Amino acid sequence: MPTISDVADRAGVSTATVSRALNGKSTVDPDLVARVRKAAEELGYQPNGPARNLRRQEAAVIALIISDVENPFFTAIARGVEDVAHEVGYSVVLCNSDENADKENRYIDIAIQERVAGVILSPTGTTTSVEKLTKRGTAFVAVDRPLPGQESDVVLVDTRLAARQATAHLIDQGYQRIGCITGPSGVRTADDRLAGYRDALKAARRRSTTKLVRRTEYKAAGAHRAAQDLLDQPEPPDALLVANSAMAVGVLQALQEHGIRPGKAVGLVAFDDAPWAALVDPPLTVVAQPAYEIGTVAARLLLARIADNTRPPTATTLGARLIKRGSSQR
Amino acid sequence: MPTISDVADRAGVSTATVSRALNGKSTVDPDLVARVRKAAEELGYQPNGPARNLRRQEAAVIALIISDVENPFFTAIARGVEDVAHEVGYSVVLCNSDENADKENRYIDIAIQERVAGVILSPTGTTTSVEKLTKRGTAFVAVDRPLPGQESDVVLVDTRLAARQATAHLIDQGYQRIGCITGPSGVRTADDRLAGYRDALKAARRRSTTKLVRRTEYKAAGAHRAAQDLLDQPEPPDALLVANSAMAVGVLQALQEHGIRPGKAVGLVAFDDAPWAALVDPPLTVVAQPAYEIGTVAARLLLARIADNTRPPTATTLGARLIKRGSSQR
DNA sequence: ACCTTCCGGGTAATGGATTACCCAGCTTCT
DNA sequence: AGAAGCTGGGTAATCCATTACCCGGAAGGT
Repeated sequence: MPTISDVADRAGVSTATVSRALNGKSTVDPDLVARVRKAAEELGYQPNGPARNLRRQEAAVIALIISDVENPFFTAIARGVEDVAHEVGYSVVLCNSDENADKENRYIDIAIQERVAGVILSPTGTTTSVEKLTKRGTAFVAVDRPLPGQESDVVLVDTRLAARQATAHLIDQGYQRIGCITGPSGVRTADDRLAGYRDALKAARRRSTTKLVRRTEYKAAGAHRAAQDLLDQPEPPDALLVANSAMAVGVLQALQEHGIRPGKAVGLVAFDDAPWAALVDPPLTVVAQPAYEIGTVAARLLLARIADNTRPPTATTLGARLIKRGSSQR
Repeated sequence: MPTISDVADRAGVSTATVSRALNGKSTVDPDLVARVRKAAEELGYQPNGPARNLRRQEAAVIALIISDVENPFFTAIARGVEDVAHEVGYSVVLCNSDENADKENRYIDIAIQERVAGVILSPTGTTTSVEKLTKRGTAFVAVDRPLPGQESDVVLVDTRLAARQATAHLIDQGYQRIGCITGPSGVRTADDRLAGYRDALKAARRRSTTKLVRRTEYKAAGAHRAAQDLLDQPEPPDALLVANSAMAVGVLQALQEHGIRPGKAVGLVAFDDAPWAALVDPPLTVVAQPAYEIGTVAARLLLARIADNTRPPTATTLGARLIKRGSSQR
């Protein structure tokens, strides 16, 4: 594996000149630049990243720690981050914390060890892990969920309001016993969606009862069990607010198994406008979150913070959009 | 940011001992290990990754370059790779090449520069980019698609056979004018699925015509246009083989817009058992590929090659499974 | 013509962890 | 008791790119 000195020898210059020529930081005679380029090319020289990062004390890399690679919401965020990062020459590495605080912690340790320029993460809940980042002065931005008690840059969706509007829509449509299947307690989006659901019931002077609420992990399997459970009750719900698209899959399955067609019998609104949402029968009413935009905004915030870590933390809240389709029409 | 010497000072030992104590490579007095651990803990010491990797000439990291983060097939592979890698203490960084040879190239350069231990990739087609890996002696494994003319470890699905079986199933069901919407020419899986489709037609002594075949990028939008186009022909197809789940979305949309319910009028089989496939109406017949397993197998192959780069290349071909549902029943 | 300034480019220090090499001290064997 | 062997741990070399510092020569000023 050729090193910078090999290039220097071949070009007949010093290593300093090679470095300067290749990085273009300082002015170097165009002839020399050409010679260096040629030598590097011929040797197939690739700079040694660790050596460079060691010296520079920072790598042009952003770590993106998301809680579920299989969730289209998070992969859309990833696209947004990537697009912005690439524009300015940063690379993005994607880490999957799997909604697991240990894994998240592990990836944060790795990010610190590798001296990445910054971290974007959807925190699993515990605030402890990011304290390390704060202590080291590593720039970071939280997405989708805030960090309890932490002053940090954060990009959120007004998910409580969105849940409220979605529930209000179900009320408008005449559904009476509206239930809610949301994520685990402690996960902020799950709590907020539940809170928004309750806000709407309260505003409509409806009693809310825990009998119609289920909490489970943000996955199809959990939601499937929860929906089964709700539907098997003596007084089953006639509508459901479902907190993400993976859960919607589980709920739709359960309805299918009960021979219930969404819409008339059981109204349905789910979070996240999955690509297939309009294809099921009837088409699924959804709360579309601006995932890609979350990614771009977060990346820009992070870059700003990398440039200046003293700037005051910014909280950006983006709106969600209710897309009314057949599954919530009586 | 504390360094190893800070830890050494605090524990009253040399840096060599700290390194040995923390990495457990050589025997160190248990008392000293405890003292070192304590000192490291108190200082919040995190080893400097670049320095370590520089010295070790390799990072315990696997780069996984996939062609589409938003495709569940690839994210499932990612899970498989991750699970195996984590067991043995490797980290996985996910890179999204977006079916774009330039991006793939760029990520390969980065992987080389960062001296990752190995690379798993779904090649976009051009063989040139991986030559660099071969030249450097960086271990790598191709997944989903082979590398033309390259002897390398590779994990594939027998997608040609699967396409043939899927098409044969459509023939069995009595469909007459079976069409095919597949990926771009040059992408091996796309070519293979088309070849399998033709194999089946030939075996059934049907004439195959290019009028019923469309090629487009592996995305919903392209497939949507392709399906529109096919359906608007004077003699439209009465069945379609669709080469992945994103494309299936586009095709289902087009059918919806034409007011055609899949199944009776137009039989449908798509590759990839997406979570929603059973939820559309009628449920979608699919070719389920063992994506997670591809990931685990690829990771194990890569680890074996990292350990011994002289071992002969292995090609693993996994089978796919046709799941018959309503969309292919007359 | 001489002095100052500027600029391109070389020399060598630097970043931090790992590890080859060496040494001190203890065990064990003759 | 002396030699040989072993073991735990310290010293310093090493990995490689970047960059502070310095120097020689050219340009410009008086």
